[in-house]
Amino acid sequence: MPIGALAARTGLAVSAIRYYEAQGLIKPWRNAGGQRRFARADLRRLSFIMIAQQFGSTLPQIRSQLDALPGGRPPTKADWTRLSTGFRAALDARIETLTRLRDNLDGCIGCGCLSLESCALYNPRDAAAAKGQGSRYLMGDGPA
Amino acid sequence: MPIGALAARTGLAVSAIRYYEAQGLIKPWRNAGGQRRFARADLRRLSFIMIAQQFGSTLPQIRSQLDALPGGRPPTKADWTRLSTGFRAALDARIETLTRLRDNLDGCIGCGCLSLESCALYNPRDAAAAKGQGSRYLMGDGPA
DNA sequence: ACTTGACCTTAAGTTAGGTTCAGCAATTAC
DNA sequence: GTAATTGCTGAACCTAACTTAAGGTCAAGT
Repeated sequence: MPIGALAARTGLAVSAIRYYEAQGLIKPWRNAGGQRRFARADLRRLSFIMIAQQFGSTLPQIRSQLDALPGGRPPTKADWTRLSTGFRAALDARIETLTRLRDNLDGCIGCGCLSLESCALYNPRDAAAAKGQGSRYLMGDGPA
Repeated sequence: MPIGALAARTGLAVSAIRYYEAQGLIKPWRNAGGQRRFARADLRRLSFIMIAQQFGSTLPQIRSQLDALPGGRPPTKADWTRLSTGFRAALDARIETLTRLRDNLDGCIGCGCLSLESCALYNPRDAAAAKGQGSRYLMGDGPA
């Protein structure tokens, strides 16, 4: 399958597919004239890339996921299912984070007394807390 | 409040705050010497920016949200609550999308017969469908 | 055989969201 | 009053994920 057909079937731009190859996400072979030829399984690979990206993964992350697929033979359904399992765990975590964010939103935004420690809305890995500094008041001006 | 203090309290880099000003997200006044001075309410503004970014909003989107805040007076709790309501709606939509994605993941990844129309996993605005082309098979090689 | 459209490579450009640097002015601390 | 800190501007640089351009090749139809 030439690159144009793959592009048409996935909706990706030809340039994007070539870019993915450059990043090691996909490995077409070349015909006698040097043109890329893709396997049918690459459709699935690209779909996985698009879905994972939609979810927020970076290309290097996706690459390392795809590296778990077998090299020599076309991936089986079981291979893809294995891949999807890790993906699903990440999804679950993401959903939980967003749900917590949502549940705390109303109480948090309107409130003038939120400290970094107690604020469920914004607590990015707690860099400041680790520095041993005093509380920072993110959503307001400090405790009333 | 000078920019360094704001940076220390929010955890943002000074350069980032200046960048946000350049993007119109925050509007400090200047003192006699030309240095930026920020209102206490700007802490909250920046927090909102950080949270919205974490959620995936772009700066222009955040800007248009923040434009809903009053210009002349410091925003009240009611102003922030109004803002948070729209934000929450977007969050709800996002959570729903991700949940649907998760619920369809297992069946979808392993399956070889998914068409663009029926695939809940990947359906990006249906650009191809609008073109009247035949179905594209995203996760597989077409119907068995 | 010839033309047209699909493909090739390499390099540079693009957008988002910043950071870094140079050189200079203002503030703060003592 | 002077030194250290903090702040200023503008331009250059950075990464991710691509796209566009330029110049040339391959393949398919007639």
